[in-house]
Amino acid sequence: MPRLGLTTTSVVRQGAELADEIGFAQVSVTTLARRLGIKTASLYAHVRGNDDLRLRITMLALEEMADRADRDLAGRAGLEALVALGEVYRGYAAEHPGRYDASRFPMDAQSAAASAGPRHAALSRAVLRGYDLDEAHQVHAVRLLGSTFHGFVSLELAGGFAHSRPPSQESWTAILASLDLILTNWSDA
Amino acid sequence: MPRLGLTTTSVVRQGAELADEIGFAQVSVTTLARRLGIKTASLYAHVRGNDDLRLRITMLALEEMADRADRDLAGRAGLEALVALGEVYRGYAAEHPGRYDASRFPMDAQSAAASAGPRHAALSRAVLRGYDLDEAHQVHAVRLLGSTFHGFVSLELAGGFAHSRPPSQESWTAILASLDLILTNWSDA
DNA sequence: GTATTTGCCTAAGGCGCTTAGGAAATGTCA
DNA sequence: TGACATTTCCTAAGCGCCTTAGGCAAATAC
Repeated sequence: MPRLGLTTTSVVRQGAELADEIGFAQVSVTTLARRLGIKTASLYAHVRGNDDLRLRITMLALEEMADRADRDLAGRAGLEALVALGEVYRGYAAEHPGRYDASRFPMDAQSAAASAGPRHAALSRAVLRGYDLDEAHQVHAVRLLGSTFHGFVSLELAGGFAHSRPPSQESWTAILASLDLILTNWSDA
Repeated sequence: MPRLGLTTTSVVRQGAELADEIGFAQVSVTTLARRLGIKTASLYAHVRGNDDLRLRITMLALEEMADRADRDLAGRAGLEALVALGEVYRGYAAEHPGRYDASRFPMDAQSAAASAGPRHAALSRAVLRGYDLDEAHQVHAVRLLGSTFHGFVSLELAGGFAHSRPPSQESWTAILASLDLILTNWSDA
């Protein structure tokens, strides 16, 4: 038998690709083994099992999105930064729907803390530095951004806007403008 | 053997209760049969199988939320209606987390059209009648409401705000005020 | 009170997840 | 280079879940 030379890292990456193709919900040790051309049991040398595989894909997706955001937010502020951050999530979901779904998968507290989750919170706070919010309001604004971004992207990915006009891009632009308006005038609300 | 007198309706309702207790993801013909004290195969007299059971729970949840919204929106307009609609989703998710998860479950187009999904879109439009939006902007506002409500509730349900201060209620209030601000000044954005 | 329908059963096949243990390819070091 | 250790992938087997087929007995219809 020729060996493929798999490692935990490569197996998880292939799992992520598989998720993008068939959906994160369908990814398992069995479907991944089939794709890799090996027996299911052989995967247990690289991941602890089904849950471990899926958790690692979740972690990978969170890291990748945070990396992208770090890159795309550099040198931007205000509305420009807001648009860039939104585009990171929406663009990542469009390119990697399975991985995006994975990133929304519930984790235990232990894994959540070790994940790139905290980096994402920091990214939102970075965007908000371009607006004039006092400390007390900032948490709420972070939560507003998270809710709106993830809500929109989830709905779009699930096809919620697919069968209605106009195209979702227009709503996305309008929503970003709305968020900018809110953040600029937060104190009045 | 004493009969329980189950019907499709009662089985689905019990499935919904089970979802609230152990999570929608864990609901299956097997777990539901165990809870009902019957054999798994016996459930096939009432539902076509696992997928059918889960789809029916999804439909039930959407109907229940729409019914609640119909009731709670009666006689309200403007900010009051906005708050009431948000409270429907957030309150339903708090009382029935499993059912709320079910309501977010992807459906095929056929089922989606037959579900209470369209009623929910109508509910958002009803709330927007209290604001002065022209037709072209209305779609975007509907999508903004959907995104923000479901985004916030999903994050809250997944425990995203659980380990951070201040309590999510404060953010919720602030976010509703923000939405009201946006809707009131939509034309300026 | 018999006939029909219906609700729940047992039995059995197929498949996915997991563990145990074996064989062959690869890496290490004299 | 050759002996040994490690790693990768395998087969075998157990368990649990999903589903279908067919049987029996309780409820219902006439």
